[in-house]
Amino acid sequence: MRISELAREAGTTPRALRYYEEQGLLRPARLASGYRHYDPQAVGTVRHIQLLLSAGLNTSAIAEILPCIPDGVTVLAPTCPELLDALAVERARITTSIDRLAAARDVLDRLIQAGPAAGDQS
DNA sequence: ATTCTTACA
DNA sequence: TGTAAGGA
Repeated sequence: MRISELAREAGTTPRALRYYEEQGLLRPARLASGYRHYDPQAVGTVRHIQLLLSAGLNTSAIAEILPCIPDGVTVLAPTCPELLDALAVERARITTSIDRLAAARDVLDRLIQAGPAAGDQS
């Protein structure tokens, strides 16, 4: 598929996809026309990239992790042992981030006069 | 119509 | 990241 189709299916923009490529996150093939060509598995890859980016990982960290994620798998099973250390660091940072968000939510809860900070998924 | 690269009021 | 320019 070409860039616009991948963008649509993965919920992003061609601009972002070119940026990911520039950062070494994607290696699309090139058509004779010069247009980028992505295989269907790229949809899953892009979703992983977005998930990781939203979690605060930088592109270089994602570039290391990505090749450790098997095709089309939703749940990550095997990880590259050499990266466990770096992954633990990212995990800790995410935990810190979650705590920060929870603190912000508490402030809002008190402002909204809402009670339990635990039962609000609706 | 689409995509490509480069660049920035 | 958006967007414009200038080509293919």
